[in-house]
Amino acid sequence: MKAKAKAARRRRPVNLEDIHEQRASSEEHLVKCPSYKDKRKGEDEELVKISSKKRRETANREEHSTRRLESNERERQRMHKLNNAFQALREVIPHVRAEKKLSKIETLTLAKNYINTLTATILNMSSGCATPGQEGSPANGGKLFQHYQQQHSDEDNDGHLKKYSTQIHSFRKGS
DNA sequence: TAGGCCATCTGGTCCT
DNA sequence: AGGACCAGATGGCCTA
Repeated sequence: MKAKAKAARRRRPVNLEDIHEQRASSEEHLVKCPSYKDKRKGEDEELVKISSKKRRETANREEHSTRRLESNERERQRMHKLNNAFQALREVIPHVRAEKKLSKIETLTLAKNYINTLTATILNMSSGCATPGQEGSPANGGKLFQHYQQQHSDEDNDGHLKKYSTQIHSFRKGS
């Protein structure tokens, strides 16, 4: 199924424009239907009788509702930004299933292990190739390596690569 | 049909 | 005070 069609079927968010549209169409209806307008006139006279407290409550409700809609809109934008970031992450992680989108949890898990794999590779290279006095010398590489070892004392370097490739394949299997 | 994934709404809390 | 962030609830879509 096309993503666009799928997205169109999702719940349509309610926003301020919808509310304004509803209110506008309601006013339009009053203009188009005079008899209904007369009826409303009677109701309006009744409304004058209600206490100022009730009117304030109504105003507060409307204000609250407006603020809620504004917050909802901001929350949607925030989630869209988050999803864009997920998409950007998906695009830089090498994985097997190009035809099916990685889920969020898969993306995070693969990313974590991909980073571990790259880190381990860099550390291997820097400790094996650098010569004393050069940038990235064993002195620097050694500190990096110690720091890395402290954080990953329970796993070896090959372990990361195995874990990463196993996960790629298990995700493919799971699909 | 159940379970997974996702988008949205909502109220609470934190931060500026 | 108002916006950002978070987590729980809800409901829609998809797949096995």
